[in-house]
Amino acid sequence: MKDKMSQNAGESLTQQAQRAMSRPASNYLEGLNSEQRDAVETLHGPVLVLAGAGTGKTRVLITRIAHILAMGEASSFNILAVTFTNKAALEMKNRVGQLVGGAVEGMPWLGTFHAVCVKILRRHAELVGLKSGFTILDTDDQVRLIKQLLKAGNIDEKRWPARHLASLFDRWKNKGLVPSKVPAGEAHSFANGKGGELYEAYQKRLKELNAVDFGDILLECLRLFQENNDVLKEYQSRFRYILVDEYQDTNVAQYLWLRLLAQGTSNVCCVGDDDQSIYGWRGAEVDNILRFDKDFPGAKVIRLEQNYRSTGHILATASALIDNNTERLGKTLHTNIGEGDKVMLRGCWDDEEEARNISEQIEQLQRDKLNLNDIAILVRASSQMRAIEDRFVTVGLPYRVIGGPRFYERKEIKDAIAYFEVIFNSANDLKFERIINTPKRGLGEASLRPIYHYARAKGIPLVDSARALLDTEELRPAARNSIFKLMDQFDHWGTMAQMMDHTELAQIILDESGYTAMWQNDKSPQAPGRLDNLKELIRFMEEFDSMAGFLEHVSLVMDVDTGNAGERVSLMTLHSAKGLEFDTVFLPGWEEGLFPHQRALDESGKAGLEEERRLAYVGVTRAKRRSTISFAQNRRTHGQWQSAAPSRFIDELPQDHVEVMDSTSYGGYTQSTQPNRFKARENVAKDMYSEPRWNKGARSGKRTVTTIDGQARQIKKVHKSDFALGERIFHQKFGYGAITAIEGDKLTIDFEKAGEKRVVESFVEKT
DNA sequence: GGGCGTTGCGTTTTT
DNA sequence: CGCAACGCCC
Repeated sequence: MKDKMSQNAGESLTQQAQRAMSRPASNYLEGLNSEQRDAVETLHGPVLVLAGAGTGKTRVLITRIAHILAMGEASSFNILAVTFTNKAALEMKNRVGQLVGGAVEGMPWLGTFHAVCVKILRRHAELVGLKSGFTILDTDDQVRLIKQLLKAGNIDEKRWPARHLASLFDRWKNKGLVPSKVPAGEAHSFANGKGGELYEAYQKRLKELNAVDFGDILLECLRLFQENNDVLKEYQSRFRYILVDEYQDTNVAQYLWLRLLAQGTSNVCCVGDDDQSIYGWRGAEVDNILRFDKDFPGAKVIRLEQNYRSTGHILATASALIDNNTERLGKTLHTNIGEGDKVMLRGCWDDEEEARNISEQIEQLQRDKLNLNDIAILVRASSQMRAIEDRFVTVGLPYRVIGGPRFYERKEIKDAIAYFEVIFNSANDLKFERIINTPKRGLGEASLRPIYHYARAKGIPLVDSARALLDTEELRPAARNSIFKLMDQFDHWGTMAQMMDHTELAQIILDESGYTAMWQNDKSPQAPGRLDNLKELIRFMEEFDSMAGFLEHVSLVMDVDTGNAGERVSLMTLHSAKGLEFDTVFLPGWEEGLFPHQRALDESGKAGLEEERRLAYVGVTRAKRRSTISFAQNRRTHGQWQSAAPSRFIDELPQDHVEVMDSTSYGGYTQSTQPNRFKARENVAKDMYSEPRWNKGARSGKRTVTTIDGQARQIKKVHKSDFALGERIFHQKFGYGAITAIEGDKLTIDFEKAGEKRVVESFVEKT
């Protein structure tokens, strides 16, 4: 995305900083506490800023940059500042810009690890066996390539799935291991000892395709530095100040990369929180942050412990929880916001009741005029979302799911981009394979075989091979005709590309290729959404000057900011909540097996448990003022009803800071229609909590008829419906259906796919 | 080559 | 139980 910030042309960031400094009102150090100030002002030597949740970590980072510039210590292009996500990088750019006066282009080396490494690699591509215009493969491309290798090696794809090998490669790359360095034992663990060979073959194939996968971006950049001392020296002297965000998330390759660069300057500042390390399962090494002072001798460790986010009880609860971890550096957070409300704890009969309780509590907050945007529900696993979503749909509570499949990961977006990519870079075989038969052109495996064969024999891209075979009888007449038409279209679009705007061209390609029509003819409930996404893609492309610029952006930035308007409750996993904050946070599903997740315990033992506990810590510390933890005794998983004990984390909660709630009433709000059958176990949580080991006290209440649904609390006022009985409608979640009953603004709909559901009118669209 | 039925699997996710 | 991926059959 282009930065559309206003800029003062011709003025360097440093000059702007100095100008900003000279204005007395804009003293950027104002308002920092003494530790933050220390972290900003200790410019020389290695610094580890242990920044607890909500202690102003990002502020320190950006102020430090401003300070370096203002002191005239270095120019903006001498500062390397790396983050993990594009979101974090963008936020830093914007905030540095604001603080210093607006120039974002002035920080050329502020970006994600990957963005920075790509930039470096493009300059020195030949040194690692690539050409500067190399393409970046996404996971699909990667798997497609590996499948080909497995087939070529006659390896049973059933027993040795390509995805598994892909993750193995990834793990090696995360550790900074090139094929020759992979320990023999590990290399042999796949396909009876073929793992190592396959890795080598895969890397070789990538070079032939002039491509890198995500792991390579770091690995090859690391190799570039290791094998070319002059290049390394150049960057060592360039980067006089190094800043790293979320250091607890770095993997081995990133650590090695940083350490090499840091040998040029000792001015390394890493910011992170060992208590928030929750990505161990994808290669992050908590150990990197735990042994920082050994890796960087003479390191100064600064603890930020003043929390500006949460009230006392919330912070005390989080602290007590995380205190059960042994592998941590240790911090004591404090707040001066006040004690606030206690953390609430509620035991529920099952996940439906849990969802119902959450929705009722939210409705009460709504009556108290709390904005829905300030409320979040954080779950351990997305399977928990179903019950909650169902409930919200029933009562008409607007919500948004954060995370899930990201924009660029959607099939239709990947397909569209593959078309553009093939037009602009015809040598991109993997993208060509993706769209050759999408939409269906009668070009299946059999038809394509000669094309592959010829391409491999001649060492040419698939497109060229296809074109060449048009002059022969190799292909079946139908296939030949089909390919002829497609190649003709490719030529046509290639010509158009010279003459028109890239967005216009994109539209034409999607229409003429039949791709748009494919989804228009698709009757699945997702199809209209996919067409919308394609429109959104075209709209988004307008922000770029050219197709080439757009494609480069897309390969690295896997997400796009979907401006979600309207007041909505946020629903997301604990993982995607890291870094966010909300006034009120619900934490459902604290049950043994789910949270901590059984699999984390089985696969990683104590380390796994501690990571789960950090996840709990992250969850609790998202709340500014109110937090409700809950657990259900029964939950439907894989279609089976299963009962579970409350999480051990609940035992670890500090009693003085937690208040046990009744399950079915909240804040004096008790529905008069509440059936009495619930009274019997209303105090489940309360009783258990007072028992010695209260998680042992899970009593086997008998299963009652479950639902008291929204019907009891229907809005009685007369409501004129815009819909008619029998009318066909579309619903975002359930797809198409026909209206079978209307009561006020509640509709009962017989969905084609999802069966009969009661939904609220505002969620339904006319077709 | 495409459609349909069967089988297997089921935590978290960024670049 | 629900979905996705694969394989078989038309």
